[in-house]
Amino acid sequence: MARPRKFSRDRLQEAALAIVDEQGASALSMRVLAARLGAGPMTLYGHVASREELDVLVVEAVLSQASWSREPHADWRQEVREIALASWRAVRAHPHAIPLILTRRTRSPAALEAGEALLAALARGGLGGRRLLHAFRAITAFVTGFAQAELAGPLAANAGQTAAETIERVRALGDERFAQLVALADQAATSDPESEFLGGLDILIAGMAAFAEVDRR
Amino acid sequence: MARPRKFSRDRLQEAALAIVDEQGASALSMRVLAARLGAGPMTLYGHVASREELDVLVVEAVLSQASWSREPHADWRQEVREIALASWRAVRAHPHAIPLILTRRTRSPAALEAGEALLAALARGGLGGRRLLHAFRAITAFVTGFAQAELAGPLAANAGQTAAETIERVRALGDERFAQLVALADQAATSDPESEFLGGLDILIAGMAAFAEVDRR
DNA sequence: ACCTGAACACCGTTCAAGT
DNA sequence: ACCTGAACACCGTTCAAGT
Repeated sequence: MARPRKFSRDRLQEAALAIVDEQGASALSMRVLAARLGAGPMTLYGHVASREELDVLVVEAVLSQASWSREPHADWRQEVREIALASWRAVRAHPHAIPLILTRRTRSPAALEAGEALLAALARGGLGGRRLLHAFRAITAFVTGFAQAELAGPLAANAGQTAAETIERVRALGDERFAQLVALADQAATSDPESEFLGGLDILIAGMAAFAEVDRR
Repeated sequence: MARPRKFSRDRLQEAALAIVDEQGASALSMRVLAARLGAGPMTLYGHVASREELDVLVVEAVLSQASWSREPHADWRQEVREIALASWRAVRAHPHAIPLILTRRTRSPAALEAGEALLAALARGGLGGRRLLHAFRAITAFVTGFAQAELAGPLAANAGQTAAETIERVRALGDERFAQLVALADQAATSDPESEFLGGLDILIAGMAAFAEVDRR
């Protein structure tokens, strides 16, 4: 880790994300990135301490792209929806980066800002103490878990297709044992990721609102 | 992929999981696994088509260890809790395998069984159609996302410690901007993962119960 | 039929040398 | 002070040969 010259750290970060977007997470290597920047492999160690840091930079780049209206909304529910949706959309915009995001704990400023805003909205909804902790953990887990479900294919524009395949696989295992899953696959065939995300989120919000009311008494 | 002899596929799967448990996910390689089985690296291709399949076997091994009481429970809420908790506990029992679990979509029999049981419980709770789809996706996302949060350290027996570190890091960024996060870290310092898991799950269940009632009318 | 060593094209990183 | 090629110890997999 010395002082750089040939290219900036930002340029390195940008190039790393570009490689992941274009060729997938496994295509990112010190040698490939260096070549893209027109440098020898060892030059990267002027900006970065190890290979691992490349992945961290990519994750930061993706999460920093989450954007939502910063001013407090009249309805705390709507604000929670907007913040969660903004994070999820940022992740979905870079499907090849999802494995990297999932395998790291992020403490980047962008992630902290989203957390702080989410907590503020929940607090205005009447949650506090243990309940606030549980609500916060539940929403962040939900967003992360939904991103994980995206792993199969990059952005299933053909949600019907994918669901159809799932139906087939499940049917092959015998209708009897997995009857519920087969029925669910039919339901999913006419659905789409974003409405499922919002539908699931509304279940969480309804639960939080119910507890907030109980706690208030 | 030919017909095996020297050792069974089960033995290979067992050894792969052992390496991951003992030395971490990145220690698993064709060469290391083969050595552990007392064979040349190429011998593994008799049981497995590629390196990737090793990871799949490890994930299957972990998820197949989820166990819950199979007979339908009187209270559907309690049944949902038991199934979700069983999956989460199986994952937590193998912290080094978590990155592998997160970066793959699993369709192993064990995972399908858990899904089917979960759906059956939710259906008995009065959920159907779109609402059932959203509830199912929400719970599975929640469980996955909670497993992701475990990535930091293997099973934080020292939950207080970890939380204290987080407080420090957040404080270093300035109390003003991240006041809510600092307060949350204090709250988390006296909490533990399992009660947070159950607390978050209860928010989801409360939301589902509320919607089930609305839908019934 | 089953197993495997040598070889190939990669990888991250150390080290010593170039400017 | 900054950059980098050669070298080392790895990796997954092809291929041809061993029994």
